[in-house]
This record gives sequence, structure tokens and C-alpha cells, in this order.
Amino acid sequence: MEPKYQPNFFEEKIYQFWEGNNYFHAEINKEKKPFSIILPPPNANADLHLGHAMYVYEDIMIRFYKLMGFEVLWLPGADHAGFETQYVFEKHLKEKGKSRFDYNREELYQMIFEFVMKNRDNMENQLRRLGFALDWQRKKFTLDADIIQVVYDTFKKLFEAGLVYRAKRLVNFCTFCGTSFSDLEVVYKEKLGKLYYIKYLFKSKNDNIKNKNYISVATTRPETLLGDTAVAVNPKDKRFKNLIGRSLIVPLVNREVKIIADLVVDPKFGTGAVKVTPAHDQTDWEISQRHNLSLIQVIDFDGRMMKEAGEEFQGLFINQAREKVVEKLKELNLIEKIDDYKHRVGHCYKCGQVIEFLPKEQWFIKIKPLAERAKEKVVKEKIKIYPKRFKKILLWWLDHFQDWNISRQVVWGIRIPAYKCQSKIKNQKSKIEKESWFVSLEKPKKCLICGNCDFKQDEDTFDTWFSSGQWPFATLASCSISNIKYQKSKTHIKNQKEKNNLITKQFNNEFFNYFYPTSVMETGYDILPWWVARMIMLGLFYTGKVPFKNVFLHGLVKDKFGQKMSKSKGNVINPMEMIDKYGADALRLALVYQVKEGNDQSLSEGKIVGMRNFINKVWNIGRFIYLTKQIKNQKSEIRNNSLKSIIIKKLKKEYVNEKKRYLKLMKDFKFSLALSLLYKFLWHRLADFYIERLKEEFKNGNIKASKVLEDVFLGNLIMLHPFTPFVTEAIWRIYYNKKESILDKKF
RNA sequence: GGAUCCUUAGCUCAAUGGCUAGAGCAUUCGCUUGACGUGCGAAGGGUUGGAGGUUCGAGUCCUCCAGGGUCCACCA
Repeated sequence: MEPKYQPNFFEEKIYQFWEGNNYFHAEINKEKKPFSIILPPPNANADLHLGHAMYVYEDIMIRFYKLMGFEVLWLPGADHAGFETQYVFEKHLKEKGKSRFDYNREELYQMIFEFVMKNRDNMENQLRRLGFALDWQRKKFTLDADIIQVVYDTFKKLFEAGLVYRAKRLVNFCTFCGTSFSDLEVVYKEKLGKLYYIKYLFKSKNDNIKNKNYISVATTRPETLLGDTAVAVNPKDKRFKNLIGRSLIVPLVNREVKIIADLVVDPKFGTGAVKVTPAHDQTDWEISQRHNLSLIQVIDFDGRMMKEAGEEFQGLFINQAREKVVEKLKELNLIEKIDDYKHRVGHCYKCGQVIEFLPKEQWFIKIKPLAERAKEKVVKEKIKIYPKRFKKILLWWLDHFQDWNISRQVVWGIRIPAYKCQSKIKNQKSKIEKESWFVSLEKPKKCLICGNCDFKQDEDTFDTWFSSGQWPFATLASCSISNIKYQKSKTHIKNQKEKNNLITKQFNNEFFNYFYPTSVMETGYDILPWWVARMIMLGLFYTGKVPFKNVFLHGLVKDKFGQKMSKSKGNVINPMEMIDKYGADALRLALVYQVKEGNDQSLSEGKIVGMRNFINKVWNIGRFIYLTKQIKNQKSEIRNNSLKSIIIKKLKKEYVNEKKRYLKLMKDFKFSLALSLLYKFLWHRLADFYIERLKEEFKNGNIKASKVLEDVFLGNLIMLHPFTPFVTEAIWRIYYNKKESILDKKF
């Protein structure tokens, strides 16, 4: 054994040994209890960052339960990351002077597909370098044909259950990225703007308020008045009480609108009267629904003013239109005043531009019934949440979700399997949207509504979270399909009927039933509403069971000053670089040691160095024992009741206690404390105290003392293995002359 | 406005109501000790943000105050 542990020398070989000998492969084993985790699928296209390295908690659990004698499955996967990936790809195109509009849908999809596949191996190998005990034979991709089939099936079942509907609503739309977003993806930022007080003249000369022939309304977005269809006041507001129902004239467009009363209006804000633009403001949209107001869209999906805004404004960008509107109003003396105003504005989380509210027909999921069911399971602890405080947060979300817009105007994703009957549109037979749409798992040969029209498939794809929200059951169902010898092809769907039959049969499949519900879902707390909540809702809907029994949430990794890591700040720690320098074990320990589960942590290279030192210590304890074992002239006894023999007894006792506490902590998800226990014991008790005290005995070849020391050390090696798999395996295999793996052992 | 986390050594953080409040890094001194200098031995560094309370016992539980972070909501 070398005096220093050299991770680079061992790690790759050891991982190949594990993978090559199927140590990570799971099968049904009726004699064992199952323990399963589905890896949160990283973006197939991107390098791993420290957030992914935090999945080390999963590896710790997987390896721990393997050593506990469970049949463990840790299923890896990759996410196509729809919009995220397309965004990156479009940047590449831009560098080449191209844009997505230079290609048709199929070309673009194929190009992105190749782009992603080229990088997927890279991402997967990075997971290997972290030492993760993933069952690679069962790896999945969110765009695998059989995953897509499950996603289609979920959509169809939701559609049939009336839980997915198509509606024209205001959606969060980024006119720069060209797609809509769910509410969760909009980032609100404080912004300094102006509050304009604009005069709306009464139509009738008899109407007035305090002898003025107008009402002022306050707005931050004067350009939207081009689409106003009412002015609203609070019904309890005495100032306006007598004016409700009267008519005003919207400036510039000279449209006659009524004064309406709605409780949503705050009398204390602005003038107490508010302009209502149903097409471009969420609150106004809601008012319009209550009052049956008409909707006039004046801003288009490319961020320019439409024909409906009037000839003068048509084609202008929003900001230009705003300036022009204000200018015109000033000319007409219709601006009462302009205040500085600080308010919060929604921005695109990706490109940072202002999000517009635009009316668009989209698919929505009716959340309420799904959330109610999920809530019940969480309240009754059919799903346990660790740390506990996140239970409350999850429940808050389940109470506050709005209907979920799952349509995205992006090519890279799972195209929505909904088809529109064309004859219905032509004949205008049905005003109800749902009646002109049908959902089909396979490309239909004829229109399922009228039977003969040239039906059209929806151009949109699903929100990535819609498919990843099904990940636990979709992956296991897909494994079931593979298990019954289904030959899958990655992109092209062959023999559709056979496949659909298999999908409906999948829940009778043993493999699925053995591992589902999964044991733990482990991920960062930042995606609790995006992902965890949706997995629970969709999992319950599709399978009738919770998708996982426990949720374990970890915190975010920040730099050593507690700042968020970002490329622009230049404070990013690259996990692969750290592995190159200090080994995977050191990085893994640094992410877990002395960190409270669920709390954010600051990570510095110094901490990784410290952990590397501990690993070297463990290596050297092993080396010491290994070397003293070679000593000849071993004698079997020392004098009874001697001080030495008391120390040996003490060591045995301390070890028994340590192990007991370790097992308890690990079962309670208190991994960091378990690690501290091992750290302290190995370094400050075993090495500093016992070995130093008994050094002479060992060197004199005292068999009894050596045996105890060896047992205690090897026991600790097994306990430490979930945290530092490489060094423990390396020592073990040297110790046993490469004859066995530490993974064959049990506690 | 709501929720939540945090405030402990110079820095970053641990600590299951219970022994002298610990670790990593940093600092000082001494050791070329036959496992390890990625080490060993020692030292310095703390009124655990503040004020009350519960308790035999509080860094930990409760109340209030101050400061910081994060998430969410939001009035045009």
C-alpha cells in the first residue's frame, strides 16, 4: 500500500469493476425487501454542477440499504429539458448566423436531438465519476418511445376525466423566446417605472365628478388603453356610486366603455378608478369574465402592436407604443400627472425580458381535484417529508396552485397528441372547444370526431415538467415493458398497437409492483412546487398510489461567502475539477459533512481538502493494520487484567455503541450526524487513542489485540462505505487480495 | 403582506433538552515519531444577536425585539 491514497489510481477501475460485475443492477428478489430511488434526471445536454453532486445523498441511501440486505434500485435517466435545451441550441444557431426559423419542425427537432445525444454520454459519465451506484442497464430518457407513450396515456386519461381542458386564457408569454410559461417560471423583479394618471372623458355632458367632466385612472401601462373595454370602481366607493353604468370615452381610440363595479378595485390606490384591459392584464381578465366584457387584443405574440391598436400604432414595439401614446395624450391634455412608481414586473426566467400577458388557446390541467388528493396523502403521512418543515410548504403549494398551462411553443419536446377536427371549425357547429379536439395515442388514420376531415395535430409540445412529473411511474412502467421483452426503438415508434396493449398491462407487471411506490424521492428543495408536488399529483392520478413513500430535500450549494454560484460572478466550483484534484470521495464528504439536511451550505475548496485529508487518514489506518498483519512471530496472549487488555475491552464496547448509533441515525435520514460519528471515531478514537496506546502490542504481534482492531476497523469501513465508496472499496480489496467487494458485505 | 431559514471561534458551519459548546479552514509553538507532514503533540480564539420565560438543567423549547437570506403573493 502506498503511504498516500491516490484516488485517480483507483476510482475509474473500481467503478468499472462494480458496473461490470452488475453490483448496481436490480432484479426482483422475493427474498429481499425492495428499496428504490429514481434519480432526478439531469439535463442530458449539460455538464453536471454541484447541485447534481448533492444526489450523493441518494447514493448514500442506496449503498446503505444494499449493505442492509435490501434489493436496491437506483434508476438513472436524462431529461430532454425542452425549452432550456432549445434555448441553448438557438444560441448555437445564432453564433452561426442562423435562427430556428431557418428550419422546419422536423429538421430542427433532429438537429437538437443529435446535439443532445452527443452530450448525453458526457453527463452520464460524470455521474459515474461521482461514484453513483446507478443501474445503467435500466437508464431512461424522457424522449424514449415508451416514456412518450406513458406520457400520452396520462394526457389522454386526464382528458377523458375532464381534468385537462383547452381554453383561451391569458398566458405568461415571452415575446423574445416565443413561448408561454407556467406561473412558476415567471420571475418578479422590482422595477422603477411611472404611474400615469389619464383622463377618460364622460360621454354625456351631464355626467361629472366634482364638476370635472372626466375620471382619471392610474396605470403603469398607458399603451394598453388601446385595448380597454371598461373602467372599474369599487361598488362601495361613494365617489363613484352614482356613476356606475355611465359611459366614458377611451382616449385616442374614442371607444365608449361603461363604468362597472368590482370588489377587486382598491379605492385607496390611484384615483380609485381602474382601466380594464382584459387582453393584457390578469386582474382585468378576471374582471372581464365576471362582467362579460369583450376582449380586444392589441399586442401581438412578437411584442408589436396589432392592427386593432389603430393604424398609428400598428407595428410599433410595446415601449415605442407607450411613448407615442403618452405623447399623444399630452397633446390632447389628457394626462393629469405622472408619478415615479416602484412596482414588481414579471420577467422571463431565461432571457430576462418582460413577460407579457397575452390571450392564447392552450391546454390546462385542472389542478384542484389532483391537489386535493395529493394533500390528503401528505397530511396523512402516506408520504413523509424530510426535513419536516417542507411538509408545511408543500401543503401551502397544494392549496395555492392555479390551473397549469402545459402547452409550450417549442419544438424540442413531446408533441401534444391532441388533434383538431377541421370540419368543426369550418361549420362552427360547436362553440365549445373541447368538442373539436380529440386525443389519440397513435397517429389517427381518420378524424375521430367527424370521420373524414383533414384533422390537424396541435403544434405545441408539453411543458417539460409535465413529463418529468410522471417520471417515477413512467420509468418503472417502461422498465416493465422492457422486462416483458419488448424491443424498443428510441425515436421511431413501431407496432403501435402492441405497445399500447403493453402499456395497459404494465401495472400487472411484477417489476413495477415490486419497486413502486419508490422508497425515497431526493432532490433540492427549490423544485418542490415544480416537480415534487406535480409528481405526487400525477402519480396518484395515473397509478392510484403515491409515487414515493418519503421525500428528502437537500439545500443549495453556495460559495464560501454564502453567495450563489454563478458564471458571471466567477465563483463556480466545478465538481469534475474537484474530483480530478482530490477524488470523488473527498467531494462527496465535503457536501455532507457538518451540513444540516435541507439547509443551504457554503462550500470552499478548503473543505474538500480537509475531507481529502480524512480519507487519507482512513487509508493509513488501513495501511497500518495491513502492515502489522504481516509481522511474523505473532503471539496469542497478553497478561490478563493488564491495562492493555482493559483498553481492548473498552474499544470493543465503544465500537458496539458506535454502530448502534450509526444505524439509528442512518435510518432517520440523519446522514451528516452519522458521518460525524464515523469521522470522530476513526480519527480521534481509533487512530489517536487506541492505536497509539496499543501500538506496541500490535508491533509485537499480539494476535488478540490485532484481531479486535481489525474487526473494528473493517466494521467502520463498511459503515463509511456509503459516504466514501471508492477508498473503502480500495482498502477492502487490497486487504482481501481483490477477492471480494465490500458491497458483498452486510452490517 | 404571508411563509421559512439563519444569527455560535478570525472565516464557513455542526451540535438528539444533559459531560469542559465541536469540526473544517486560518493563526502560534514544538516534532524528519517505521501508518499517515494530506501527519503528530500542544496553544490561542466563545457572555451561542438582544431581553424575558419554561425547566433540576436551554445554543436547543416558548414570547418579544433587532439584523440578514430565501420563497411566495401583490394594487392597475
